[in-house]
Amino acid sequence: MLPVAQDEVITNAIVRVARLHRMLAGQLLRRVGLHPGQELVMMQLWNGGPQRQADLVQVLGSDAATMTRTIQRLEHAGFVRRCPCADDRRASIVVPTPASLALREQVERIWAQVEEQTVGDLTEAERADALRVLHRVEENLTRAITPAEGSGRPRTPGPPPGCPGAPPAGEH
Amino acid sequence: MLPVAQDEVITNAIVRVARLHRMLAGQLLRRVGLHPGQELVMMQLWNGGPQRQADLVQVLGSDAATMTRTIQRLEHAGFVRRCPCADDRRASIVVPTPASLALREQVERIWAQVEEQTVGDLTEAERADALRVLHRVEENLTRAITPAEGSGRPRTPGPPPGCPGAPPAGEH
DNA sequence: GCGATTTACCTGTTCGAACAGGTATCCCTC
DNA sequence: GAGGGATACCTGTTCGAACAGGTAAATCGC
Repeated sequence: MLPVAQDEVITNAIVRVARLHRMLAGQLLRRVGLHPGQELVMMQLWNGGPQRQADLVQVLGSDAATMTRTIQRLEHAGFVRRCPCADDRRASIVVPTPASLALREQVERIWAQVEEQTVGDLTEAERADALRVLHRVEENLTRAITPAEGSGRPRTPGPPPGCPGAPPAGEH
Repeated sequence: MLPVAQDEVITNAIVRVARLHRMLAGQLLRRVGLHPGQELVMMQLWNGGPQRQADLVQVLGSDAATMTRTIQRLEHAGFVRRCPCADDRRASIVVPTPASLALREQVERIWAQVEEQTVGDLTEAERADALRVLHRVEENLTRAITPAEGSGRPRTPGPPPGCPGAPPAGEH
């Protein structure tokens, strides 16, 4: 009869929801030939235009090594192109190809679908509640991962991923 | 001025929270020599006792191939032992080693710590809210992934992961 | 201008996630 | 008891995530 919900802890719920969510997105993305994670890169490119790999790493909170290979695969798949940066010969600019524009529409539809399935039958109030709670948890976790402001090398500095979802995606 | 929160969608929040959560757990688990995912197997073994790989696959909602290699690595690390099943010569029973008992304490402390950091400054009511919302989303996602009850081969049938967290872990 | 440091990218490696395919074993039916 | 199918496990593969290390280039200090 503790005031605590007897079933479980938030940690478990997060793990399960994350799994299901990733699974759902992965299923849908596979149909258009993308692996989970690649769509985030493409959406960043579509929204932000051509940019350096280092920028993508920072915005997406990813790893330089992971980004290198992800870009290589997207390049091989024909969705991006790389051209040397004029200002900085170390850098290469990643450019979404015209061929990727067909993908964009599909990916945006998939993300809308994932959101719809996730929200499901939640009322507007419940949905706002969910967002509020998730943000609180996100803040908590961000603080936990950056314990002493530089002692733990958080890898994902302040702005966690960037994520797609393109707000209401009013422009298309 | 729509009634919708203008910042974003639930999908994005879930992705970020999941990342941070996994990152936090991964950081802590690395200190005791475990990779994310291995702790779930160990906790299932500690709680449920020796069991077959197939049982672990079902309870954890994992993959038989992934489980094979995870068990191999845990065996190599000295945390589990495998002995042939007497009843079924196809099966092998996975047994947590006595050496793994020292790990158990550490892993349970880590999970408690993750939960504490995740909950953070949420009040009890907010925490209950979070759980309720996460369960709703989980239900939505489960329904989305199992669209026609057998057409999509959901891979994770009904009971998603099992997750550790050992309620209050009253016995130790 | 020269050397040290930082930055940008690449490669190698380990590990989980997921899929395909293979083998041994069990079980049910004929 | 001899198929046929299901089950349990293993292996090979691709991919993202993360870490370590390595090269080239830009930048800063002198």
